Amino acid sequence: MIPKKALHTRVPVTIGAMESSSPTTGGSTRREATRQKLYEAAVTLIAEQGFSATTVDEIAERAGVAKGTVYYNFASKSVLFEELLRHGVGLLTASLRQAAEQTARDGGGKVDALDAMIRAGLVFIERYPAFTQLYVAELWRTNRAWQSTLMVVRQQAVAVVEDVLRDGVAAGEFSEEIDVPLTASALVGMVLVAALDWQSFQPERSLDDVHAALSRLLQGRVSGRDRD
Amino acid sequence: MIPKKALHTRVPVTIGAMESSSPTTGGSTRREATRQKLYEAAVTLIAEQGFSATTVDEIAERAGVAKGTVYYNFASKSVLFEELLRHGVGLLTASLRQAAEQTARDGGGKVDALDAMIRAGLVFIERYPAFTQLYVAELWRTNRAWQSTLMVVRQQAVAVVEDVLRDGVAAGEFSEEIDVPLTASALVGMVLVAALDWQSFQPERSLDDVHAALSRLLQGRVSGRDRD
DNA sequence: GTTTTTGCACTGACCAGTCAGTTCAATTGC
DNA sequence: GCAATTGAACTGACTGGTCAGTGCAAAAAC
Repeated sequence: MIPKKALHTRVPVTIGAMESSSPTTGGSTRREATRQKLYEAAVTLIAEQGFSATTVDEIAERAGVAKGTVYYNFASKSVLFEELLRHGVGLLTASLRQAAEQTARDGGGKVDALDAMIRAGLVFIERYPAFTQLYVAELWRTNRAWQSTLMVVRQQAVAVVEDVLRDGVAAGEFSEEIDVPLTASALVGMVLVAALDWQSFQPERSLDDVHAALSRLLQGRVSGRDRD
Repeated sequence: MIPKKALHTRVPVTIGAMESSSPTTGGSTRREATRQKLYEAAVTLIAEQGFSATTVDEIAERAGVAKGTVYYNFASKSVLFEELLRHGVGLLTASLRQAAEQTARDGGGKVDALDAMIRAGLVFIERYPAFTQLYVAELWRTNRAWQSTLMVVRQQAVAVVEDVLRDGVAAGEFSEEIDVPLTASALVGMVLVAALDWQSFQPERSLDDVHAALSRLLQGRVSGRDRD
């Protein structure tokens, strides 16, 4: 018999970045390139239509690859999807964490860290809108095959925000009365929804513009006048 | 071969119950009850699995009704879904608007109105978590049959928040610099995501609790100490 | 010469939608 | 009262189609 499927390497790949300069992909196998193309095709299609409504044939066609190749590279349609999820959220958390660390290094306070993370979130969503869409669509579903993957991955992302909040409380920068997990959720939601609306309905606006509006909201400069 | 067993689940939760003897159309109470059962079944299943992954057979079975009945009552699976959407968002906007009007009547300011709307949003999500889930999952998708319905319905809901923000700016209660549509999105997102996380991951917490946390965030009492 | 991809035919399950027939409940005629 | 009648509501087996996943020989890439 042929030992087909199940030779799955966990390889770091970039989601939407089809283009040049893959930094770490030095040993970029042909296989990896194919997987990359499949990720890209799948992420868009699933974001638009949902997982179930997207067929493997479509994914293969969009990726410019034969259907058999999909199954040579992934055990199943949902495994492909799960790896997509894992990888995408990995990128996001890395980016959030880096933003937080950078402000710390620059001597900024925790409010600055949150602000930097908002920006990092916006940058991510601007770069990978389809992934974000798809992630939001799946996040609160229950009874799905990849539920546990999703939970793990969600917690990783939210934890970054929670950590900053907790540090801020410890440092006396935030009120001790704040509810850390809930506030973290709310902040994530604020950015997520605002950004998705931005991408969907006002894509012509600049990131700085959107960031400024959210910053203002974060710092409670909505009620009360601005000093100007 | 084997006939499906009928099930006798009686779910009292109504997404749009105005069942008390509405003598309106044609009088057919029986039909109305059937439609209601179908809504209830569909909303849960679609929230859990997504539209495409939910079969009409499942919906019928959960509603305790034959498949043909679904098609007797609705032109198609997606029409059923669209009507569900329209109705659910209708309930939400009505509730938001009422909250805003009530505070106005009570002589509250626009901040109070926003706060009341946050609460109304939470109450809605607590009562109809499945609907909320499903709504969020579909909202930013593109290329779906019910896209236009969704857009209309989204705008209705967000507009209520936008109106309050605009009034607040006009009344000098909010900074003139706020970006009304974006801030409205962000606020909606804050409540939506916080509430869904609450329902999914900490359902034991009280609504008041969650409301308090979001209130604090809204009023910028996160950074800086609380008085008291 | 090994790994990866291709092309394509095939299967078995599943599913949206249909339709001829059945039940229900209200009304009519007696 | 109580059949007979009627139309609305409901039923479920059936159809035509779709799709995930398979199998495999041959070609291409490395």
